[in-house]
Amino acid sequence: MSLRYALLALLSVEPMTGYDLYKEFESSVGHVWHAPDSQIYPELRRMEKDGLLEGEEVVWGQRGKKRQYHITEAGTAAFRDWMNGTLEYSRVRDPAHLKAAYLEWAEPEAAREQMRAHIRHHTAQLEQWREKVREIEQGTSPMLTRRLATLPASEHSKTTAFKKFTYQGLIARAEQEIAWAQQGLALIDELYPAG
Amino acid sequence: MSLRYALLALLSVEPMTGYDLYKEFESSVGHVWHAPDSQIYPELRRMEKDGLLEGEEVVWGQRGKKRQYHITEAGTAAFRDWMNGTLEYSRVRDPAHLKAAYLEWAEPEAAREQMRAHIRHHTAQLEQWREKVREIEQGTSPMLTRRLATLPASEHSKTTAFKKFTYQGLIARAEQEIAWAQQGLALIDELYPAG
DNA sequence: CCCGACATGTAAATGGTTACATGATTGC
DNA sequence: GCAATCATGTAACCATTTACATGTCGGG
Repeated sequence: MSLRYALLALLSVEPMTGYDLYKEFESSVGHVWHAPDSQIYPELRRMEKDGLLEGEEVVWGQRGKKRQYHITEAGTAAFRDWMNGTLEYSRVRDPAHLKAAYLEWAEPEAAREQMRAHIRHHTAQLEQWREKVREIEQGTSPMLTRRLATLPASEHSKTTAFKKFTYQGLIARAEQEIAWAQQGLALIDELYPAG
Repeated sequence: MSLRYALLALLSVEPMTGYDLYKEFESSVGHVWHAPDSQIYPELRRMEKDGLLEGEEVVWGQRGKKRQYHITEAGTAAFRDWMNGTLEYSRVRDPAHLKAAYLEWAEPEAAREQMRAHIRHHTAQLEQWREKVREIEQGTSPMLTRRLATLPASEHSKTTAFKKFTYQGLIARAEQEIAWAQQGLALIDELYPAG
């Protein structure tokens, strides 16, 4: 149910359309939470029905229209409650580590490729997250800039610090995953000396 | 669809009943992949229908019976194919980091509690995984012992090494998460000096 | 004889993915 | 006029969770 709270987080800054939100999920929030448009539009309708949002039709061009949502009092309260409550941690479900545990079944070259794919995947994420930290530090993050504009100056350091802290955690995790996969490559070389 | 392969991995060692597998998911494999009994039983039926497994009724006591599954040639091939193929990485969906990014919305004490919960969660996992590594090193892991018994001595080091490698990766990740949450606690103290 | 472990499911709901479908607008 | 982007959905499917349901066995 975190999608709902990811949407509330974004809509707490300013009113947006489903498409605006979808774009955010492809870039900024998408680095912590992903959702396709087909999940966003119905969820917005449900949230409106539940009183967390209010949507209004906005004219767009000559014949077009779009639906812009803004957060309600109840929506703000729900988000605050979620933030103050405790998160349930779900049980482990990790395909990469499941596979790693049985790597003796794979051909040495396939095992190596698995490790390289792990490195590629986490390197790509690392770059995105490092870019995010750079944007936060330089004040060039559009979403953060708009957020700060709605807050008193005394709140700026907190808002900025928590965003940076989040991305630094993700960066450290990605670096760890890369280091692990590199150990994996070394291990494979050790176990299959000729291959 | 990794549940299917987690089941094949276990059944590659020896025939088991749904309940045996469920027990394994509560302990050994459960540390990399969790599944409830209500997911295991139907999946075994589907895998049997797909020719990956064969089940036979085994008498159990006077009136009781149980269904024991053993892996087929096709099942072994499917598992090997999965091991030699490449894994799809799914998009990020991380409630703990989503929440961390908006921690300025939470009461300072709730923010601290979130970080402490993160530490508690990963500390608990860390202990389980360290125990697993200890069992592997000392040769007291029942599942691994049975697995090794089916293999020539020349294969023992590989099988053992990959299991240990897997758990070491999970341990490093948990340690990183704990370190991150501790930085979070320090950050909260810094941002809310009086609270 | 009772209790905890063994044994096997079904049903409903939730959350998420993939595919399909459609149409308007803006900029070149 | 065409393409890329803006805009909004539905439908089918798959994976997973939670709740319910039932019965046997073995040890004390």
